[in-house]
Amino acid sequence: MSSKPIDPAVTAATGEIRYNPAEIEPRWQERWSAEADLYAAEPANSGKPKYYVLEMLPYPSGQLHMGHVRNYSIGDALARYMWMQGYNVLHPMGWDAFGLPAENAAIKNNTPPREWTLSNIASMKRQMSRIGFSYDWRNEVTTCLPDYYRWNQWFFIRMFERGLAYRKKSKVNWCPQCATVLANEQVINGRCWRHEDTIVEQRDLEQWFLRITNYAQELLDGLDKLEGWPEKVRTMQRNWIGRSEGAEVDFSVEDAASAPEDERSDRRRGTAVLPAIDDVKTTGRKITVFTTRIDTIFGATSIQLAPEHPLVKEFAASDNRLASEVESLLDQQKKAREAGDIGEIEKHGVFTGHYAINPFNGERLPIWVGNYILADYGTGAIMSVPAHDERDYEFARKYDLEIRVVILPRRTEESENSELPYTAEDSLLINSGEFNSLGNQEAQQKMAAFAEEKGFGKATVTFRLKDWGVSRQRYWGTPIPMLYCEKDGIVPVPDDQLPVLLPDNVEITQQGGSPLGKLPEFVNATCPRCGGPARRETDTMDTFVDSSWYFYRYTSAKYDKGPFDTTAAQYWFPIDQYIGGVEHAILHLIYSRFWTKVMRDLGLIKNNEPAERLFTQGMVIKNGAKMSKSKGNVVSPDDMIARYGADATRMYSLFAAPPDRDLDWQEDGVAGVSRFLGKVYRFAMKHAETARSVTGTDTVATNATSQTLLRKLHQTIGKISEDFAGRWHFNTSIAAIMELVNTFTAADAEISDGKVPAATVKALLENLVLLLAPFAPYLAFELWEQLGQKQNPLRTPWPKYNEELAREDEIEIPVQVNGKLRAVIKVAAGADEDAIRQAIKADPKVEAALAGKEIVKVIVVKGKLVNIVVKG
RNA sequence: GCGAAAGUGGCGGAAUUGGCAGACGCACCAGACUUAGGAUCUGGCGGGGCAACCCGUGGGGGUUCAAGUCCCCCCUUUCGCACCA
Repeated sequence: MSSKPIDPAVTAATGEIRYNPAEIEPRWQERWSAEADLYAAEPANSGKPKYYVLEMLPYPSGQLHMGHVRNYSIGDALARYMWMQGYNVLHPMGWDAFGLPAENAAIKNNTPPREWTLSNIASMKRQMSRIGFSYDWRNEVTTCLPDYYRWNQWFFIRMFERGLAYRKKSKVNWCPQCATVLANEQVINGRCWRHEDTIVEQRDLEQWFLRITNYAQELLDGLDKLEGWPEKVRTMQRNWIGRSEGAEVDFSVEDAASAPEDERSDRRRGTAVLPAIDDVKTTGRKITVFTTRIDTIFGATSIQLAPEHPLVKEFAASDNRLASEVESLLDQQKKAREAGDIGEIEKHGVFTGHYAINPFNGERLPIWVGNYILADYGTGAIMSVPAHDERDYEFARKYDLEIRVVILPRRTEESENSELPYTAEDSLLINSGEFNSLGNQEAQQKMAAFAEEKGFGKATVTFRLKDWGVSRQRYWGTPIPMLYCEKDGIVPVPDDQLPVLLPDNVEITQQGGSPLGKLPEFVNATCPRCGGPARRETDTMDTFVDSSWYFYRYTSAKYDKGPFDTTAAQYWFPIDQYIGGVEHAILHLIYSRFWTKVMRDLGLIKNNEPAERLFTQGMVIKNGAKMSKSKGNVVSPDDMIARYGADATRMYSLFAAPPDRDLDWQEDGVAGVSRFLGKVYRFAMKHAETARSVTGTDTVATNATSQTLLRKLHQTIGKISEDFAGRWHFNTSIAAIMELVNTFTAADAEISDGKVPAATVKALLENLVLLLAPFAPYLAFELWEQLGQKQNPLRTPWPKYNEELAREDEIEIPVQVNGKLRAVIKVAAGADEDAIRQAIKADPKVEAALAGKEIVKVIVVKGKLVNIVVKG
């Protein structure tokens, strides 16, 4: 930053000053690129307080879209502001570079995924530089490169060693479009998160899982302490984790042969609860049900099994009619799930012909199969209590099952209103043997304890959260570093053989399973234990693994002795401010929290949570819809920059709406911001010479004009500082700068006439430029230099708010009569009530409004308003 | 169905604690400079009267000297959850 000010914007012929971002911005971009350390974070021992501001890293599609521009403009403004506040700021950027689009592009264009991805990264990086984001590129992270993904593998092995990564065969979500498995978190209403129109199928496959459920309770508890996170995100995560407290109770299954003959009719219909018989024989099999309402167990009148419950298969094996009915129940359930309205499914069921024994009272309950019972929640089996559960009630009414009341409202006057099903928590037990007249809370505890004591049940907690399935039958991802040896079984690749490199010469198709499986030289390996032949795992990892810890790598991206330098990470963490879209509220943000806890338990870090504060910005929409190719309403950042400049584009993205709300893109608005920047530029350039003519600044108001200008300046400084510290309503920050500039230009003639001292002009201009620096960096750097400054404006302290200078000495007070505005009077700023009353009396408008009326009351709100209450 | 957020001019949006509704910007209108410039400057811009005044923040009611803001009921939109036992 040392070349002398040039002034190409003043045309020699006319003397007209013209704002030309197309000239200014590329010139500065070049200078910034040449200064590698311009935005570099300082080491831990710099003595400054640290501030880690992070924006969610993009997938390198090749094109930055407006959502990115908005996200990064928010983070960039914050980073710049914090620099000026004297913080040591870490503001990094990277690339979430593995993933399916690269494979699709490879098939379409016959380009290797690696090449396609790296060239996309290069062009997006160019775009980011063109917009002028203040990233510390020394710590760039690209997840598809071996120096990054080897640590995915390293983490995977650490998790395997601790039992946190395991392999099992299970029902998994399969997206036929992606031709791979999806995690539960990637299935939205039965559809793929990437392909809204594609229904996810269920397949039985051997898969690797990460035991996120080990941390379910901690992930839930931690949410209470994440006060810097939006309540909405915390609620979504709470729902996703879905903790519910209850009990498991074992019902033993009665031996079919032991039922007396005379029960045949009931048996066929399955509608009767039968009394205990002394010599009932049970088969030794049992059905474990999960219930949150063990207090209502005496009201159970049937057992309901999920169609996929193992016992159902057993029953159906010898009963063709049952088998076919179960088949159709399962089908209904699947269809409802795929349609995304499992909640609206019409309940159907079938009696199995078998009975189970209620361990609390020995009653024999018919065992049914219900299409509304889910195999993958709880135990896949419930006790049905029609009197006290809406779903069971509906089912029982339909199939004419017994409805038995076992709880009543605590207060008798409510009894009449307690229509069935009665589900209130605050109730008393009846018809429940020795537990009668207990309050239901107390009953839940006692009954669970009783079950445990007798060995047929226990209090338990169930989570909706399932383990994270991370295997993907795709090519472009981190190879899972595992070997299968006939002798030694599953063996991890030894650390000193990492990384397991992703081979380049792979033929990519969307069929036939993992592409890596077709490469014998990849698959065939040697077992590190026995030296015999071993088969290499050919699945790759879910790309959400990559993004679960990338922000730690930013603290030391070139480190090669571990995933990151723990000293650096411990200095920078937790992230002070994370910024991104709310669409990652569950997926990325829950995985990241999980990964952080695992890393803590590995002793790598000390923080329990990755980010102290989270901000979720709104979407960029146009004509009422999210920008998308299919809607044809995409606005390209490149176009905007070409037309109006990067400063105008990013500043508009902050000005058009508060950052947390959706933003409606209107190109005329960008033009408006560009005009405003032009106004700033012309004004500053016009008076730059005056500013350069003096060395020091002067902020003493020597006359009314200087006072007015300095006052407005300090009011603006106060307002913007508050916005950064608080609500982040940068739209009003920018509006305040516009007001400030309007005040300045209104005094243009007086400034030109020398009525404002040069040192004051200098102070006004310099402060204006500094206020603009977080929002319009190109213009700020340009003008800063034009004003004769040499140092980096970002290392210049943020303007200091001066309350004295900001204070108005005369204020306007609205005067209402009966709540209606009748006059506005001017009084001295500190005026007391008497002075205000005097001023009101003297005002002719007030007098007119009061004529002939009797004054009932006068309310004086000091410094704000006066209301005179009259009658007549 | 449950939960959350939102509803203010032609448009994007201001009004942080109840205190002048519409800051700032866009669009539009008029004028100035000039004249082919998508430039700049000045003024106007919620509705009705075109004056004094009246009406106006999704609708209806209430509290208050005073309500966009607080309370009750209702409507609409967006988002999240939804047989989770």
